[in-house]
Amino acid sequence: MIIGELARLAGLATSTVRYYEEIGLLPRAARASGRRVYGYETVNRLTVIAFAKQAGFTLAEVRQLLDGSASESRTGVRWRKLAAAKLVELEALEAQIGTMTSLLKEALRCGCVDLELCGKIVK
Amino acid sequence: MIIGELARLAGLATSTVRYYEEIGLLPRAARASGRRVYGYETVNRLTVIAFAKQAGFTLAEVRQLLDGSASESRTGVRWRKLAAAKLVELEALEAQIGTMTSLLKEALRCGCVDLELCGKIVK
DNA sequence: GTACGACTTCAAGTACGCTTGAAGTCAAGA
DNA sequence: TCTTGACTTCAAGCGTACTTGAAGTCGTAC
Repeated sequence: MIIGELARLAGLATSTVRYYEEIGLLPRAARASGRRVYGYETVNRLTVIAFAKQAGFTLAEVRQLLDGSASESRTGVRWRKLAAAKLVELEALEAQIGTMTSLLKEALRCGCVDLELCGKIVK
Repeated sequence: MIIGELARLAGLATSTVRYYEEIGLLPRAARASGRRVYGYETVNRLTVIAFAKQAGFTLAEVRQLLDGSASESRTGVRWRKLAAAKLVELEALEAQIGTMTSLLKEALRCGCVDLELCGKIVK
């Protein structure tokens, strides 16, 4: 499989696939007359990457997640630790959004016309 | 008041205040022998900016919020519309975080060792 | 008068996740 | 053979919100 087909299967741009290789998210692909050649396992890897992105991991974190070097990676402890930490992050984010929402609602409840004169903000 | 004092009062770096002027968030300050001179109203403006940022507005949106040109700005309708729209955005964001959390929890519930072989992700 | 800190402008750098462009190579179809 | 489209590398650009650096000016204290 060449990059175009891989990208189609994964729903990505070819430039993205190259970028992932460049930042070490994908192992350097073998080349056949200069072109990258892939097996189906790379589709799986891209699926996992997409999943992790959706779950809120940055690409650098995804690299950690997929990194197979440590002993923990053989037991599945590694990614579980990272996932648990991300859950905590998400909780914090949720709380922050709650705060933003409260702030907005409070301002909306104020009858002021000009934000710069709003007693709930400027005090 | 000169930039250093304003920045101290607002809890910002002087570079940030200059940046805000550059992008039009603050009106261009008058200069006295080359230096920016401010009145206290600028502190209020920076307070509103900080509030809006906390509430999730981008700086470009804050500019909209503070923009006094339209007729709506005299009635307070303008910022209320923007705030209501932001509330909707925040709801969407919250939902997305809920999705991320579910994804993570589901993966954690799976007994798999290798994410690339996890049936809940790769399928 | 000189040292010092705070100020000035302008340009470039940072992080993140890509995309875009230039210039060139390769394989398949007409 | 020639065209076409997909590929290659390498470098630079985008958006957001700033920060940093260079090179120079200003005001105050000594």
